[in-house]
Amino acid sequence: MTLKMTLDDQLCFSIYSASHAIARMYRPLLDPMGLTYPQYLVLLALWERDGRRVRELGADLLLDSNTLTPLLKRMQAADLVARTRNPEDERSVLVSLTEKGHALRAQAEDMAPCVAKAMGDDMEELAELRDRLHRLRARLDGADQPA
Amino acid sequence: MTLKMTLDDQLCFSIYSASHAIARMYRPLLDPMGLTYPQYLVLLALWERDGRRVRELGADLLLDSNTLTPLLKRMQAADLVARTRNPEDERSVLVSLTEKGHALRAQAEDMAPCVAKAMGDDMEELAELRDRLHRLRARLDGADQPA
DNA sequence: TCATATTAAATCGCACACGATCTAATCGCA
DNA sequence: TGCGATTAGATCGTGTGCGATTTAATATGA
Repeated sequence: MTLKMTLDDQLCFSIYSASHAIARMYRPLLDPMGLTYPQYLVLLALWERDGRRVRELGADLLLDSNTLTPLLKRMQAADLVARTRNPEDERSVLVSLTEKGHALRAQAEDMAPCVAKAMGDDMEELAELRDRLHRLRARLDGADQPA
Repeated sequence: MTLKMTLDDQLCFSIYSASHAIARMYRPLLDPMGLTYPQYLVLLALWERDGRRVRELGADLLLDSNTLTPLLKRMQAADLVARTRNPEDERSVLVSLTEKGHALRAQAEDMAPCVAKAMGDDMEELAELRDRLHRLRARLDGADQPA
């Protein structure tokens, strides 16, 4: 069994296009909250654990400061997060949720039925897909950085 | 079975991060060919069927002209494709492979072992994942555009 | 036939991603 | 103690994605 060199046969394209399709699906849901899709992912990470350093956020999201710094500055400008120098170590910056950032969580939870409807409501299938993708990413990251 | 509001539990994040991980994996392979990852996908589409209109390419890749036009212009500047007005309908532009664009196919095929190694060589698993993603994307696209 | 609607690309503006580089703070060790 | 190495963010440049608009060409119907 080999994958042919055609778009439809390539796993890489199925991930690429599914990823964009998901972002497109989320956009109209996030727009009313003034959020972009990556900003929503940052909030997911912060709702889980608040007051993180940029680097820790980046480890969760697999993003570096060159992406996160401008993104977080926009979120700061939108009053979603606060960025403060870490008194313990002035090199690092602590990112924490504002009232508004906290408050959006309830609204975000309301998206769930809509998201489930768009993706299909077979939660078993979606969880299975999530786990397979998780394993693939682990293999990809593990290959280059066996740390 | 529900997905919790945490990064790791969200299907959306597993796709997002896997998608970027794949692009990162391809980068060092494509760099020597002077290709970006989206440019490689365009070539995949053209190797399959050459001389397409921008709109047709966009239908395959799920991209609009606002993304494709600049991308194709860069590929034209790199002598990978030619862009010519369609004599049958001057509104449309035909995109066709140059010699160089054709020639890269052989080189691209040589990436396969490396890609398989990075993703894991369980082709059954990868094909299964591809099909599940394909079905998800079809559901997502079908929800908004039932055409 | 000719104005209007439709269609295909192109253009514009903004927000990611990311390689490469820079700056500032802390660490480590002679 | 003090200086080179390390570390954390920030900055810069390039290349996507995509909503919104514009331009040019073709189709359509009174």
